[in-house]
Amino acid sequence: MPAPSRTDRDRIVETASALLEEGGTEAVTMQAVAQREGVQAPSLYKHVQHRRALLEAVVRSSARQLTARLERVRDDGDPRRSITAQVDELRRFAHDRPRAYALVMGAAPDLPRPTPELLSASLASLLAATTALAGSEHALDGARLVVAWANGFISMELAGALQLGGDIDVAWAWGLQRIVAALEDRPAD
Amino acid sequence: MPAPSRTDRDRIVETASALLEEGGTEAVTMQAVAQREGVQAPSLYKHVQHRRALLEAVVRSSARQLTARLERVRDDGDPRRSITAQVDELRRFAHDRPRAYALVMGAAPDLPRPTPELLSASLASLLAATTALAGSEHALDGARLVVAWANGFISMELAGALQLGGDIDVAWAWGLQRIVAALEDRPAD
DNA sequence: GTCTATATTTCGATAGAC
DNA sequence: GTCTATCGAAATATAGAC
Repeated sequence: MPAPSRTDRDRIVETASALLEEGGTEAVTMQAVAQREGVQAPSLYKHVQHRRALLEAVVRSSARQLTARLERVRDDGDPRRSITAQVDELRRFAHDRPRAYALVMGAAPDLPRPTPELLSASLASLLAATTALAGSEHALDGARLVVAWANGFISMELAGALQLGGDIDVAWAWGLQRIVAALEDRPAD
Repeated sequence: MPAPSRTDRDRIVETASALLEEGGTEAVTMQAVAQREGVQAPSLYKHVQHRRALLEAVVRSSARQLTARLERVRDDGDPRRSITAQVDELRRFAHDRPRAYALVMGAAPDLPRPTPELLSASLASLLAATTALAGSEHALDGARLVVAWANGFISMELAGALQLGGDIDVAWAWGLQRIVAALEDRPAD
C-alpha cells in the first residue's frame, strides 16, 4: 500500500498480474513477463529471486489492493450497511480480477496464498461490522457465516456453477439480505 | 455409477485420482500414472486419448461418487434433516478427497470441470430438500444460499483461511443452523 | 543491468517393432 | 497392447561477456 514507487520490480509485478488475469498462473512465465517488458528473461532475475517469489509478490499486491477497496467503502456508522457495501465490493473485486481473487482467497492449492495475517487484514473491516451486528458471543461464527456465504457465492459464480437460470444479481441480493437477517436475529440457544 | 467394470481404463482413472489427492493435478503425469500401474507411459495412450481426457475422466468419476454419497444420506421425510445430512456429507467428501472436491466444484480455473448437468445431478437431492423448506417462490435463491454457504465454508476451511481460532466444527454447526433458519423464515417482501 | 548461450529437467506424444 | 527409442516443446535458471 505504500505508493507504488515505479521501480522495475513493481512494473514486473504489474505485468505478471496482467498475465495472470489473461491466462491464469501458468501464463505467468518468466519468458512471457520478459517479453512484455521488452527484455530478455534472464534479466528478470536481477529483480526477482525466482518465479515462485514473483507469484507471491502478485498475491501480496492483490491482497493489499483488496484491503484498500474494502476500507474505502466501509461505513463505520451503520454495521448493516457496512456489511452490504463491503461484501458488494468484494464481489466487484472478484469480477474485476477473478484470478487474483481466487489466489487471495486461497482457492487454488499448490499456489502461493497470502499469509493469514494479510488475509485477516483484508477482512478486518468486514469482521468488525459483522461483530457489531451479531454480538460478541457469536462474533467469530457470524463473521465466518458472512464470509463463507459471500466467498462461496462468488466462487461458484466465477466457475459458472450457478447458471441454473434466474437473475444472479437478484439471487445475490436476496441471499445477502437473508444472511444479514440471520445475523441480527439472535437464536435462543 | 454403473459398477466399476475393472477394465484397465477404470484402474487408470483410479490411479490418477489417487495421484491427484497426493500431489494435485500436476502430479497426475502420464509417467507417474504409468509407473504406478507398472507399465510404460506410451501404453496408456491405448486406453486414454491424452492427459486432458484422463483428468476429465477423474472429474466425472469424482462427481458421480459425490452424487452417490449425497443420495445415500438424504432424508425424503424431513427436508430440514435432509439438508443437514447432505451438507454434512458434502463436507465429509471434501475432507476425504479435497482435490477432487475442488475440481468438482469448479474451484480451479483452467482445469476440467464437470458438465453443468453432472454438477446439477450431484446437487439435485439437496436442491429438492431446500425447495421443500424455502417454498417455491424463492426455491432457487434458497438453494443457492445453502450451497454457496456450504461451499464457501468448506473451501476456506480446506485453504486454511478459517484458522482464526475457535472450534471449526462448532462454527459449521452454528452456521448451518442459521442458514436453515433463514430458509424457513420467509421474509416479508 | 542487460545481453547471448546454454545446461538441465520434465513432459506429452508418436513411430514402429514385437 | 506392450515395449524401446525418440522427437519436440516448454520452461527455469545459471554463467559470463559487455
